[in-house]
Amino acid sequence: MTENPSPVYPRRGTADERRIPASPRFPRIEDEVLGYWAEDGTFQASIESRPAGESEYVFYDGPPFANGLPHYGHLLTGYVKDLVARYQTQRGRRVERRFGWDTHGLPAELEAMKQLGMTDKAEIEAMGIDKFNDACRASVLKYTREWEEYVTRQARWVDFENDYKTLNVEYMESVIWAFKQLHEKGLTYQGFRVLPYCWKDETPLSNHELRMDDDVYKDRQDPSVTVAFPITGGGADARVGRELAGVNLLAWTTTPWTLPTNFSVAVGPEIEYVVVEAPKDGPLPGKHLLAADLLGAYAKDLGFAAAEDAEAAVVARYRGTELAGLEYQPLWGYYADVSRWGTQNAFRVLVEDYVTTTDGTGLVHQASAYGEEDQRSSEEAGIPVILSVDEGARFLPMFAEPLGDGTAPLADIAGKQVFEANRDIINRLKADGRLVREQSYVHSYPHCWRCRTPLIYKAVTSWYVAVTQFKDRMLEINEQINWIPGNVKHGQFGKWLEGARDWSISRNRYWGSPIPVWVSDDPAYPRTEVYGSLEELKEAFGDYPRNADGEPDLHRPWIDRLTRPNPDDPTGRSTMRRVEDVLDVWFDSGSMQFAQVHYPFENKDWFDSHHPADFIVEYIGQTRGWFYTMHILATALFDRPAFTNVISHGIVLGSDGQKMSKSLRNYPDVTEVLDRDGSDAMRWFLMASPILRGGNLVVTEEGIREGVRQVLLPMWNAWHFFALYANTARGGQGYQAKPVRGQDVDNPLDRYILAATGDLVREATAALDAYDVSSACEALRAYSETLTNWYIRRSRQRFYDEDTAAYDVLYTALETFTRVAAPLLPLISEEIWRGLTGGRSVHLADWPEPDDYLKDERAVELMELTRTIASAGSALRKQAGRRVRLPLRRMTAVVPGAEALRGTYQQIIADELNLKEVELLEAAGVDPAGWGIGQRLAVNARAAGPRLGKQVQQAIKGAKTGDWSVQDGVVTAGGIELQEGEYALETVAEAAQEGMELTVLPGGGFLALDTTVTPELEAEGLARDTVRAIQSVRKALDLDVSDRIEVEIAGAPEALAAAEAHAGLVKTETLALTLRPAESLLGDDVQGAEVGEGLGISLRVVRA
RNA sequence: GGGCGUAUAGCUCAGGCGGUUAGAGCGUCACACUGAUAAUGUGAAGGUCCCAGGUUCAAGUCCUGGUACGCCCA
Repeated sequence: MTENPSPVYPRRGTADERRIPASPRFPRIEDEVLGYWAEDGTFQASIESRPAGESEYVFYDGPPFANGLPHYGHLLTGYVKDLVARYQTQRGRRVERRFGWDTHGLPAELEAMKQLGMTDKAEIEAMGIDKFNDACRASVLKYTREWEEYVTRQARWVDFENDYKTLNVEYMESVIWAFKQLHEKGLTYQGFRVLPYCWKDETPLSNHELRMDDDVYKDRQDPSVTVAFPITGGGADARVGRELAGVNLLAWTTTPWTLPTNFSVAVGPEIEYVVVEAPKDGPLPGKHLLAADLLGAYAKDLGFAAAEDAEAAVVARYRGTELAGLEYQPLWGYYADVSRWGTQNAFRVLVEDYVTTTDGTGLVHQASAYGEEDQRSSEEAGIPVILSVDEGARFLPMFAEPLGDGTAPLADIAGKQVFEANRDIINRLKADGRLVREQSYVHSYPHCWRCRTPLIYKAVTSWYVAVTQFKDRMLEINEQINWIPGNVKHGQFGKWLEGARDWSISRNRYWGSPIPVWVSDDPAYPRTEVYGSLEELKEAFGDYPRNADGEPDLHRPWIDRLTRPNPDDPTGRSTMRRVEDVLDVWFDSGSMQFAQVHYPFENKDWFDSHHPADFIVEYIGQTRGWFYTMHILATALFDRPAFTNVISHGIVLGSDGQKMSKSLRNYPDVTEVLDRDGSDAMRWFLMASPILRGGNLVVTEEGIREGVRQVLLPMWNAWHFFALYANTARGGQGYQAKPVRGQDVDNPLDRYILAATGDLVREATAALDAYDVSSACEALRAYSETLTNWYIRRSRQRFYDEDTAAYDVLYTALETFTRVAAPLLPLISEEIWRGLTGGRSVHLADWPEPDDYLKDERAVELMELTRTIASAGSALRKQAGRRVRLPLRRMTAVVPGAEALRGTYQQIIADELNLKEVELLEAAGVDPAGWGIGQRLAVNARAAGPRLGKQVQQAIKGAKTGDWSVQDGVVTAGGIELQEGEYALETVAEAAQEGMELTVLPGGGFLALDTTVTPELEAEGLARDTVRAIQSVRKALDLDVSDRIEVEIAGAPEALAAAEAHAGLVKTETLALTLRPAESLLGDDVQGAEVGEGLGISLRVVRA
């Protein structure tokens, strides 16, 4: 081998021109490939080289939110997005990739408030909405540069130039268009929604604000009360109403302050309730109704001495469903005026699934304005939402006003904050004889994350999309979507759709797309207007909404400034004003499918033929987020899905299996990993993992290194090996390899690897077409193993011998491998592919066609059998305690179709196992018993069980203990005759002859290894040990592979004799010009070694 | 508090319709092999299949109850 000053390979390279390092630094190579792409414009070329139109592959970017730095979750989805797009491009599709920025919403506002040092909405109003929104805009675009760097470094190709931002006026125009469409279809309405509410800041909070800090939830002590409601009659079943008239419903609550607005009592449908007659001399004489399970807990309160006494006093039993519609006497008369309050359906028993018997009485007091369940169930029952407190959670003045009978039972609470009013209300209950029990109750209770005030739940007005109206259609359309993993379709997503509720889309905030609804400011002259475009606004208000720079802008406060006289008001005094709310940011995200192309104002034709998207990906939690809102809007607006294929992946966890946490530092730093192992290593680690099949993934450095070891290094080493020999061929001239199809190839190893290459293409294509990324990775991993640890290892000699057929085959294998690996290892594949072919980019190359490769199942099968025999033979050597360097006389392989292994396969086995002879015998012609191969009976319990019943256990026992026989073809085990199919006879190695080791092969047949060691074999073994010892010394001396040496050897006489007897072998193997025995060797340059069974030798090796 | 999900080797996870010796990868240990390779090969150790009942000839698998953890919603 001679160094070639101008080698053939790499033909093109980005890293370190003209040299292929044996130990590559992948991150450095990656950097250079990234630089090459930037310079070459490869990404643009990969899009432009594919035709537009029908063959476009439509991909939507997810909803990343840019006011934070990217993390592992983004990294993961980014890799999936990129690899699918690269794959489809190689398959000939044109894949436009626009980056999307989600910019609106509460997170942006909170970040801006933090930066401005604000804690509540009053401060925002004081500052001015325009200035506040400027701050929001700056905060959401703060990290765009970091994002770009991050995305570029992960080798993700995406268009930042032609991106979309939800804050652009075009985008927002499409959003209000969508709202108007929904409105015209009758799918929007205004209603109440119960939200956590901070009465100090006088603002509702979103549920997500409850998770703002860990200490939002704190234990709090509240009074819990049980109240008696006398039944007056009614009932879905009038008989029950009559029976129960006069009986007290005992209802429980932890919020006594909501009792003035008690409008219903809920019972659980399956819960058993009892009527119990309390002792006449007790605190609460009369009959009471409560859940049977909880009677004991109330026995004392009702005047019983013990639970058993209460049990004995039960006079009737009912199931919850029987109690539906029972009417009861309200606590106080404040809301008794039906014409004023609309309470004609109130003060009755409702049946609700959510009621349990873990606390209280099994009957729950409901106030429609102060609980989500309460509000929903009241709405279904036709009970209105009525607020009893003002913005500061103080009771309204009306409580001080006398009722029809001239009394004002709750006069004390008027103007009092709700928690302070609890005491007054409880005292009143006691005075009225309605209080059954009072108890303090410690529970985890949410507090305002800003001011630490305990929150209340309170109804606020909100706009809704009437999802329940078209829920069934959403379910039908879901059938057209291919979910990965498949169980999400009817599982998490399908179930979520089935339980879909109306979607609350308004937020009483500042930074978002506006709700394009204008209403009259005088209820006496009601009017509502909805606008769906800038032109409509201009027509109605005379101009576009314009910001400080005079640009059309749909943000607050500019849009709020559009007002006009109410045309329905003859007095001309009322004004049309926009409702203050902005849209939930999820409405923006769900609109990206059309808003990113400013549909329908632009790109109408394009959209009509390129929606739904072919593919999207996000984490599984988006079944309630992006996946859901996209699906709602696509169904409502277009009556079709928004996407046809979707991967919903699992969660990325820290190295300790917990959620990733910055403070715990329980995950490897992304930048560190990218700098040390590289992006391809990270990509491989994430893509090969179960996370894309819905599982969770623990991120560890070892896991990432594992990917480097499993594919990146083998791939690189194969390339390095190929180039090494191709460059030194023909006396240093080099050899340029050419692709082969393989039909005319006859070397079995060549046929094997070419056929395996075709199989790789087939498997990877099938996997990626099914979006089964981890299977594609597995196929690549298995192939790289075969290529390096079998094909190349077994073909080494042919490369030494300059067999150019082998060069061509390895070239073909590697070139194909890099094309298949390109989506999964885009950087390193690029470097190798360009080095091999001299082409512009592997990402511009077409995906390989499986039919271009040799198809030879027989060659694969025979080689697999060869590998099986080699590996079983290896185990035999271990069993016999015969090291591999010690040659053995013979191994006999008894297999079906043995003849086909003759020749190369036989040679490979002999070589692998260091055998003088491999004897092949046809299994059909050999009596296994003669070789000590016996049989074992296995009962097929599944087949025999149903027929034999209990006896099958006896037969199994017989088979296990050897109590079985075969006579005239009839198998009997444990005295039970078994029928055909109820048993299987398996071969098992039993008694090997002396000097023989036996093993049964997994696919049938067996091996017999002759373990006899003759002096000749022993000597050769020692000689080979000596070779190994000399090679170690060469390595230790850091000699070049082609350096010639001179060797002196001393030590055990048997070892010296063996070395001498096999001097030829020793010298050729070690490139030794001389091999001189010596009496003894001394000096610093002498190395000791051990050969055979503990024989010592000394060696002196010098360069010749 | 409600809904959904999970629980199998040290770790991550497979285990059709129930079938009798519960598997894989990684990790650990031993041995072998190695001049493209940061490797590789062979083997071993490692299990209360979360717990308690039940159904069945037979339960990791089905049923009931419980426990722990996760996600979503309150």
